[in-house]
Amino acid sequence: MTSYAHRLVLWYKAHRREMPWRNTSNPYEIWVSETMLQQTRVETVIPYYHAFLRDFPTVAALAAADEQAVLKRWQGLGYYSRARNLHRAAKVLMADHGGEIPPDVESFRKLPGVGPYTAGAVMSIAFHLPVPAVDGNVMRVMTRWLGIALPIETAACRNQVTEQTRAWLQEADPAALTQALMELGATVCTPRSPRCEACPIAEGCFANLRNAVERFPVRKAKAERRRIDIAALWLEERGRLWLEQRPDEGLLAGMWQLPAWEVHQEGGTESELAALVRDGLEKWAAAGDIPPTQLPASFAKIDEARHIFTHLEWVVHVFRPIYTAPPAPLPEVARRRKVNAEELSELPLPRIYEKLLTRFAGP
DNA sequence: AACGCGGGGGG
DNA sequence: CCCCCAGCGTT
Repeated sequence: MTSYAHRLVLWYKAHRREMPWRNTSNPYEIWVSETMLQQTRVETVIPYYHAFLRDFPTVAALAAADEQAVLKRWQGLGYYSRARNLHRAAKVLMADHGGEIPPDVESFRKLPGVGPYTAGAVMSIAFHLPVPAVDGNVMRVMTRWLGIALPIETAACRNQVTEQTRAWLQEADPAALTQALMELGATVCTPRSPRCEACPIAEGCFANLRNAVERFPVRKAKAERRRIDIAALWLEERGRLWLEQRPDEGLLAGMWQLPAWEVHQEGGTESELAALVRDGLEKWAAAGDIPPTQLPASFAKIDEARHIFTHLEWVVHVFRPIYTAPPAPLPEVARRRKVNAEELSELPLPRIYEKLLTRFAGP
């Protein structure tokens, strides 16, 4: 009888969707696609994939690029450490591997940003090596097929799925089988309303045989999200807008935004937020020896935007100073600059500020 | 093991 | 509103 692995591959060859990275055997291009596809939907990735390879067509080109240019190409895609790690990894490949991706899991896995999934995906798809690539799709397919009741977050669950995948990889072309499992998860074995009647391996599926498909995978309870109010300053100086660069570590590292201050305790009334902006501007101006008496006495709230992250929610309140006399120019110091619309277009911005700033650069 | 890290589509 | 997506690194 035909093995499950073989059935999956036959099904894949008949039902696979066209994707740009499925028309190449170039390991670099496959690696870029797999990195972009981490926690990101296929449709979202496609335009970024083309633009990125146009600007950075080889490992050498990426390694030679400026990090801000790489980040700019990633703008809007999220999880920006992926871009920074990809860039760093390209430099390592130039230094240690002649600019080539090594066809060897242990070596490739050492690169920054290359975890178990990406290593398995590139090794199996680009080099046809039997290395499991277990992503969210494979976890869902396999927990259903095996009937794993362990929470999907646990190492024990992941290990079971990985070993089952490893076994199937011995029976078929790893490049086809890896993509078959993910394609099945994306188009048939979906989180909700799976189409089991179209599944090539439904015959052996624990969950399907018991009509319990939607009870898998099992999940632990999630933590709740906290809200953070942020006061941001809209400060123009002779047609240029003041921006600041975020720290090199942490959330949205290295990206640019309006000067902003987080509300630390409970609160967030308009007057409290305005006070935060005033204190912030005062400290900023002190770097240029501008006395508080020359700063605006009050601020007007001109805009507001929300953004949801996995673990928190930002509410950004934008304030513009109300001047009664022409202001003293602020000093240019490190990580702060004033930009015109053209300069702004070159800087990487978090989504929420990109939205807020369309009123400066034009829609 | 838990958490931080973006952003968007779809039920 | 919720979940979840071709995950990784740090603690």
